[in-house]
Amino acid sequence: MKISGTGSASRQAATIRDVAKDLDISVATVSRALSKPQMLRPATVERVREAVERLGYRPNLVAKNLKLGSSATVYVVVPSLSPFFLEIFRGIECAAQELGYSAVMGYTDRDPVREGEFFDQVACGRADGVLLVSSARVQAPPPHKHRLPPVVAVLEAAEGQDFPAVRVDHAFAATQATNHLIDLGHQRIAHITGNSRAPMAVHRRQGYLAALVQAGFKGREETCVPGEFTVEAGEAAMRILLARLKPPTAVFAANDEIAVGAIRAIRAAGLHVPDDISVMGFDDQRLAAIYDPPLSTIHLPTFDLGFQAMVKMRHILKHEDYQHDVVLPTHLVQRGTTAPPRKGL
Amino acid sequence: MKISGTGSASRQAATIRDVAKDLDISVATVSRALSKPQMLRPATVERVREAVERLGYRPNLVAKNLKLGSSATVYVVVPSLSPFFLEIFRGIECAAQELGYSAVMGYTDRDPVREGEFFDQVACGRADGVLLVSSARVQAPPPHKHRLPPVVAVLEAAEGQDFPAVRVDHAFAATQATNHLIDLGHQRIAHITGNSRAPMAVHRRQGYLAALVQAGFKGREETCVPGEFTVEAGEAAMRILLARLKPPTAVFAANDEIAVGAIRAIRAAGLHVPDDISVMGFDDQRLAAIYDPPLSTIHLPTFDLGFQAMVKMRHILKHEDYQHDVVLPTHLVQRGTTAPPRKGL
DNA sequence: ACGGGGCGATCAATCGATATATTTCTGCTA
DNA sequence: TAGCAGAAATATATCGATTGATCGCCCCGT
Repeated sequence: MKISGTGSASRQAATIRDVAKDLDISVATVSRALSKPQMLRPATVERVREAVERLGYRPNLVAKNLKLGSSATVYVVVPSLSPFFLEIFRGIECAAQELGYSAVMGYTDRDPVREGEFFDQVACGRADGVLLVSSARVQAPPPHKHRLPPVVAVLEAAEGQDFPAVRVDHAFAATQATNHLIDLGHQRIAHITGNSRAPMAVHRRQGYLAALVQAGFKGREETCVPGEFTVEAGEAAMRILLARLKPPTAVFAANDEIAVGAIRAIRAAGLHVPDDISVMGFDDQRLAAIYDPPLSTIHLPTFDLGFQAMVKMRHILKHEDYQHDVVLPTHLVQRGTTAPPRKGL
Repeated sequence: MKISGTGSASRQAATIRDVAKDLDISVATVSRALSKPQMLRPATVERVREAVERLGYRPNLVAKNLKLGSSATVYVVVPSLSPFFLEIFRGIECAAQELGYSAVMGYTDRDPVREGEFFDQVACGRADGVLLVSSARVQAPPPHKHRLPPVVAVLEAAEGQDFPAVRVDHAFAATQATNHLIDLGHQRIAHITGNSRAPMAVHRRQGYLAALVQAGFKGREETCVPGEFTVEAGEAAMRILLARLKPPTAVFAANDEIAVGAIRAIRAAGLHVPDDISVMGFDDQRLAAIYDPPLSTIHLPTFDLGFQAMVKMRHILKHEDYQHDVVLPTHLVQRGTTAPPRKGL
């Protein structure tokens, strides 16, 4: 406890009134000079510009928001602060920048209550809309009677609500992933799912099962549910699979982190990837490309997902037309963790 | 271009006036019932509570901010949107939550202009302060005459400004890292630096050089400057080092990503880590623990750095005393990428 | 010389909430 | 019953900007 920095220097910046007073004109004129210069005599505009510069005046955005009833800000609600969601946020932020909005990120731990808080923020005038990334289920009947703010679902459709969405087809992509393993000749293919509170974890599992059925496998229950999209959870789940009488020859993990965890467990058991067991990831996070060995995975257009979601949000905010549901393509990326099964297994 | 979602439903939520009108009392009473209930008759407070609930009223924070002149929000300015900075942000966000603030993240690409924009945001009343994470150099004389907002430097001191800081001693930590390699018996220790526009990259290099000098090495120029804190840059830099006549037997990378890049390059050259070449990381990002092999590195208390910075910011905002400069400890984490050099090298 | 027509600038209401100053309402004492 | 203290509620100015309505002025036509 030492020096008290700036002390109490009045944090008061120059207001529009100061500028007006300085030039001995009205605040309205100053405001107009700044927002609609063509309505004023050029000489006046210039005088205002000079004074603004000289006094270091910055319009108070809070006041502006209050008056205009919009904040040019959107909230990006993610279930957790992870690199994966960060990538999506990056796309959103990039589009926001271009369109003159700011994007603010908040996370919810998949807690519906905390999710609700963000909607309140909008109701409070702090933001104009919400980009809901991989939402937990939004309470179907909104808690209060005030109508829901503009919402765009990103990455997956929100459960129980028909929000406009920019997403991918998780089930189809999971089928792609599983088919890849089937095509390689695998017979015992397990799946490690993600957090079951995330609808996309469910959809990925459905896609996996669909692929098995389609290929004529008895949809045996080879699935492991770790409850988290993390390395640690993947590791634990894989250990369980390895302890089985006949361990799988291939594993499809619900995301790349889980895949990495699985690989660690496999190696810890003295086995090799992909020679002994193939591992398929999902998401194509940065991690997938740089891991050793690099992960075979399903590429998700994270940046675009975010970017397009923000563009759509702008359309909604401006009351322009937009496409309700946009599904972006995914594709298989084969790298070093998948191969045909060992012969004789 | 299809359905126009909600159409034009008036987005007008209930205001304090609506509540007052509903109960036929004054807005002042409603405001008091919500903020200072003890000043009112309990029965009145209860009636207000009920009406608030029934109408779904939420106080407009924008209006509140305007009136109160504070936003209970801080901006977190990071040079880039990376998992590393995300960790720090997580700490900030956690403290902010506890203290009743919101934290907003923005990034600058180390562009002083964009950095300035965030300061403007504060001048505009959007935020009460700025947490500057690993800043580029802040323009020493603030661009406009309006005084600087409250600032806390995080991770490293801001160059050219004496902002309060919560940071680590990068040079010392780098010396720790280098000494570890020296203690293992390495004689040719190279260093791959990070972005030279980041002061911390410079400090880490200084710490590295200091360790060499201290150990009696001729401070030969074994350094590589890739200009980025990324895997790709690390990979390229390592290739350059490997192309030398006498490649190093150990490499100290300025962060974990660079270290991973270096490992990839080493493996691509048919060599092994740590048998042929030891690699030392820095930061102890999540990646370091899960990579294969797991990285030896210097642990940085990222979460705490953020958390404590936010706590300090609160003190500043409340005009309470605080310690100007806080230096958090770092420590060596030895994992699987460092070992004694091959004999006979 | 008088009455538009326009342009340029100003007045004043407004956004929604807070807080100070003030008024109204209690209840209690003399 | 009058008087008054203290509690409870109200009226209103305010935060800083925007904007529709209004005003003043200059110029021009008739």
